Amino acid sequence: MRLSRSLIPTLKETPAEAQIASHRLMLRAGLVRQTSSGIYAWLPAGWKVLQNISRIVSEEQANIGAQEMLMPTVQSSELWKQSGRYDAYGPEMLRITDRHGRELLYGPTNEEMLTDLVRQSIKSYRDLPQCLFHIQWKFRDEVRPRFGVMRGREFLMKDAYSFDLDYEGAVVSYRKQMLAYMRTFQRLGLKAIPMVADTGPIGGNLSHEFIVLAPTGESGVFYDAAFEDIDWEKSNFNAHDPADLENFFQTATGSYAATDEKHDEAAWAEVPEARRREGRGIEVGHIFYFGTKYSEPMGLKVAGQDGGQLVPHMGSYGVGVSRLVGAIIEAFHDDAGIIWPDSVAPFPAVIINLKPGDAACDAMAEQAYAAFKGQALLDDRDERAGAKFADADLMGHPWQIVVGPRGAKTGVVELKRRSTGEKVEVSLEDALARIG
RNA sequence: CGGGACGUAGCACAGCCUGGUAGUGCGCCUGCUUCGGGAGCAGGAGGCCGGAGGUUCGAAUCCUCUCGUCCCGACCA
Repeated sequence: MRLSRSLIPTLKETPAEAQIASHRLMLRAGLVRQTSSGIYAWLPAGWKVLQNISRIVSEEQANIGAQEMLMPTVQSSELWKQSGRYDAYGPEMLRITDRHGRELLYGPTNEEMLTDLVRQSIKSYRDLPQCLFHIQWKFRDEVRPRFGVMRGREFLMKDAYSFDLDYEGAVVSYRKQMLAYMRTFQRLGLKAIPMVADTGPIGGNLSHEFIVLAPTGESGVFYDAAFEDIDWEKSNFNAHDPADLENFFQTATGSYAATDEKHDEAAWAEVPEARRREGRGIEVGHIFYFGTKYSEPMGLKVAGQDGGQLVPHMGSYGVGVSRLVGAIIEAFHDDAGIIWPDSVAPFPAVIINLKPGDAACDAMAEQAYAAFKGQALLDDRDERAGAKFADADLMGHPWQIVVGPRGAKTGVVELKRRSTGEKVEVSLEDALARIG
């Protein structure tokens, strides 16, 4: 994209409503604009980030065999009455009435809908297990939206649902999702720790929250430093090998980790003092096993091997995709602005033409821009150098390729790595090669 | 849902107490100078002061209602 032709409205000053770093920076970097309390429009650069995150989430879901689909945002109240949640969900559910007086709702989640879709088509144990997911906008009428996109009312969520024959199968599905989550957060550049969460009436230990460490996080966290030593990139767990999956689960949940609500002083005292870590964190994912909570009341049954009827065991698995944008910025920013991890950056690089109109600069900048096949951002604005540098740092592009009149003559650009601040003068070819 | 604030130009704010017809900085437009870390000078555009009633000769300012937004707390991806 050419910045001169783009709607990426950066701000020098911080809008008054933004209290935390990510909210401030998302507004200042021109990623989003608020349209109502807790509801945001995603401007071009912000939308690219959201898509990049979605793609990674989606790929890791596919890696464990989950199938992507898309369910509607608007749902009928009928199914929710079957599950008993139409009343139970309360005022957080946005209820709508259509012109015929039918009760509709803007979906806060999709257990009922998918259970219905599955019961229509799945009749035999041979068809299980199944795991399906979609990435779709949700609406929860939060009492108090805040922190920008981190606690919005409308938000983008990946929600997956597993259907297994029995508890043992459901546990396997659960662990696969956990593995997919660890890989997903890893690829996003985040250090996310699974922490035991409340399971509600179902009991057991099959609910985990995934907490990203960030100093501005909402919950306090306590964890054993042993977790930090796990090299997820090298540990190549195979989701489809039972022993591997078991090994993974023990690795991921084997050491102490809890949010302040579930913190257990007795267990904490057993962690060697040198390994105790305290901090703050943001919940970016939550996974549940809930047995037959929906399959039972909604009448999802399959024929078993012996001809009898079985009620499938289910689980659901959520990732707050739009919240992740905020969480990533909370984890990666400095005084000058955002520092995007390469995997989610809206543009892999910005090419800063310091002197638009100068033949040599224009030629070199265009050459660099062409090398990215339109994926990079070209700052071709007629602005002063300082403004361009400041905006580039603010927007957080992983790489800055600076084309100036000095270097344009000798075929040299300045290549800056946003994360380290390191600058080198190299040929354009070298710069492109380093960016890869 | 309890508690507390605030709505004045694209952004940040002053003016309100003590009514007299709207201002500052940044941003935006034009010109000249400048030009590798948010330039200087000169000129200019942009606001029915959130909305509706009321009081008054006169309301951004006082009163009532209303809509919107934010903050603290309890709840959630």
